[in-house]
Amino acid sequence: MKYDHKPIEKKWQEKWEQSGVFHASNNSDKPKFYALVEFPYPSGQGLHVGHPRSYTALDIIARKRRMQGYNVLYPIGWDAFGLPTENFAIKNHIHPAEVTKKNIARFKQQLQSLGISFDWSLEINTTDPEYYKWTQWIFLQFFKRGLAYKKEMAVNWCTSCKCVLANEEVVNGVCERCGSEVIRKVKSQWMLKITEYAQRLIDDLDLVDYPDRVKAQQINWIGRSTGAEVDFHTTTGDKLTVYTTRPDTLYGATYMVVSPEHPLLEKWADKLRNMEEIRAYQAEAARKSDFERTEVAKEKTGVRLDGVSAINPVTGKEIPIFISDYVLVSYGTGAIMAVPAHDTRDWEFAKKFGLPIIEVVKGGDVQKEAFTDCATGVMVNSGILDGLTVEEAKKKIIEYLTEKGIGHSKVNFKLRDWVFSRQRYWGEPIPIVYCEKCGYVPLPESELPLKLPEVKSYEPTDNGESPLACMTDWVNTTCPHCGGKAKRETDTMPQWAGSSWYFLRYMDPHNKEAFAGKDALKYWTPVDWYNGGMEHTTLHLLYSRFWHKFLYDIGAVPTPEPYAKRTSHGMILGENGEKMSKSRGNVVNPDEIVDTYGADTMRLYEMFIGDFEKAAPWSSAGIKGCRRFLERYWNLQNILTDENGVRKSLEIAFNKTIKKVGEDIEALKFNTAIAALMALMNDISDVGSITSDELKIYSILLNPFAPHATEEIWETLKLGNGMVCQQEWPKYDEAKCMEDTIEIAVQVNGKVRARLNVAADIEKDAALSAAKAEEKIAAEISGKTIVKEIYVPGKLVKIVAK
RNA sequence: GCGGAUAUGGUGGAAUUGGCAGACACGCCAGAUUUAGGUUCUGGUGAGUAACCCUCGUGCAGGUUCAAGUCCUGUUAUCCGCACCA
Repeated sequence: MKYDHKPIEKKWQEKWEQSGVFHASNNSDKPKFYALVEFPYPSGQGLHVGHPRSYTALDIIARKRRMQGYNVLYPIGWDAFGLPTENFAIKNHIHPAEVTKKNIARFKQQLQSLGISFDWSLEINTTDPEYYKWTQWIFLQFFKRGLAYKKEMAVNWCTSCKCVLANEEVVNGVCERCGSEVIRKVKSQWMLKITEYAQRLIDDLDLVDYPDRVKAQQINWIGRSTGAEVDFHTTTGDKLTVYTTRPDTLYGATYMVVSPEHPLLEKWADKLRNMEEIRAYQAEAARKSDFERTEVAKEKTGVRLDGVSAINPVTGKEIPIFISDYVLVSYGTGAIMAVPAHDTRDWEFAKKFGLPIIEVVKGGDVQKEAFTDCATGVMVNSGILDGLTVEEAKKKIIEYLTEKGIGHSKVNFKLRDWVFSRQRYWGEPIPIVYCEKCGYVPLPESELPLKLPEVKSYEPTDNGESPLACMTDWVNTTCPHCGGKAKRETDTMPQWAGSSWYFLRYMDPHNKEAFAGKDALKYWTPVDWYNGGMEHTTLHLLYSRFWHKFLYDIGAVPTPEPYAKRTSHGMILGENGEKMSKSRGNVVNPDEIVDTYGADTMRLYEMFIGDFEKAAPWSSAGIKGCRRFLERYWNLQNILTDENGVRKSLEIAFNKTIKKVGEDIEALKFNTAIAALMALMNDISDVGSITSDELKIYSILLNPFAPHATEEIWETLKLGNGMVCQQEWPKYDEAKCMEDTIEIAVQVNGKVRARLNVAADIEKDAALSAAKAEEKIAAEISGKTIVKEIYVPGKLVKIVAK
């Protein structure tokens, strides 16, 4: 019989759905296992071949866990708010909800065709009011505890479209749509105080099992640094406070730099004789992003403040103040003391503007380049600090500054608070009203969800407000507090909001009283294994850890961390090795692959393509090898014998493979697990027949990778009761995983000169004498003195001779 | 620029703690079957070499070691993220 994937795959997908074999149980005696993949954004392009890589990987783990006796929760849903849907809606005058509905239907059909064992009864959708009711509820809890606040923040503003743009919509400083200039404009925005959790987000990484590179990236993103704040007096009498990680170099501070947005500049406007020049520079800086501004490679620019200068608090010298865009208003105090001798950026700036460079740490030639090494230098030209090491000097200067009341030690984080407002339609409305008398007032929880009203146009308004601002009926409301006139907040939440807590909703998605019931939360939290992309490490992963910690603090969830274990997959690139994208024309459509080769082949190939954690290019030639392998599996039914059990000739091969496949799956080494199954297939081919017991084991091992074909063979040949996915995962005998005799290499002076067949458990002495008995080896070492003899058990014997 | 990662045959990749480089596939070559082609099966396939039991070989340059793809130093290239893309 020919392997015809189409009817088989359809049949089993229906059977699984009807039987509910993959449904999680909320009351079970079995141990629980919660497997999670990042839920997709249902884009108009449909499923991408990249999506199934992660879904198949955790599907394999979920299926294996079920066979190992776990009660598995493996859910899926839709992260459906977002800019592309909104832009499509604007362009085509369709309600974004309609667009979303259509896209979800397509995605769902595509995902189901892959035979992934999701529990579809738990499907969620972030744009469903029953879902975003709880996103809004969580926001209100933030607000009530002072962690949501309003702040003036710069946004990208297209001068022609007159609307706020996402960073992605700004390409090379101009608007993606109209090509006009984009500037940074200040708007009042809702913020979430993630910085309050900065330290805990670092510390609690000790509680979780994440790859080191993920932890390192989060730690660096949070960017904790220890330094000092120091007050400089200025000639206006105002105090100018700086943050520095190198307070030890204070004696070398020969000028100061403030960011172009620094508030003191406005205060000093009438004292500054070159205000026009300063204004021009500010306007210039407003055009650039922080990213462009901090680029070191570019030429430093700046303007000296004419009319105001500062006094170095330890040397008493008057020093100039500049504005320059390499100083960011968002980090530290928005002002720095510049020590050109020991900071590269300051050094470049000083060279350009001819400022004095004073060496305060000995060890380099500061006229040639900045000397930034903290480990070896000794303080010089530094009054009370002379002769100390950098570390000692840091301590002493902070003590001195604290005593004098002009400075203190300070921990700073690069992490900034989360800008939580979007001037867009397609997002969760922020459930706050503004009352002239009472200020910002939260909506009562009983009024949630605050639904998105129907609007005529989804385009942001001319003044940069969300389209909701035009809905005067909706905007004008009464204050829940005093009953007076009030206006609703018209900004919406960012897409990150809904995805910050979605894994909690899966536990109890139909609950009307809470985001999830206490029992369900207690049973399922935390997620046991969460797989996603590296690109989500610093935003989504950090945001959701932050939300979870907050929910933990208010007693709403039982654990301090949401995810016990995190792993990440590499991207699937186009056949040309570049990122798959429509514009590059290298997109592979999963529907075509499933149609031509079948879901099992697709799954197998995506797992075999390479190291799961690394990027790998798609190969339309490579996929054929996987199809061929499945056909060989299918044809095993033609060589079935009447013999029983696992035969002696295949016993070791089977035991080894059971061990390897099990271990490799756990280690995400799917490619080598499949290689092991292929090697076992070759062994079976060599034997020329297979017993039903052998085929049983083989089918169970292969089932997580190729669920449809294995179920069909199982049923056709009546290999056992129930479905393959309900069988017990096979066990192996450690003693039967190794051959009795093995081949080891014999090296003389690093070169392999012979190979020996020896007993697997041979001792060093026996191995060495066996080696020396070899003619070739004897010839190699004759007349030489043996310097060293090494035996690596099971691998090699080595003789070093002179 | 900052942070994180990667580099192995013609291709994708494999290689516990440093211990036989190239598992398993793809492709290619030869043969067999069938033959219209494809499929299937068998054998071969890192490079050099007439050939080997020889020599070279894991981005590049050094180093440590009996032994380095693996460890150390430097360097180059590529990829991911950089806060309103998801």
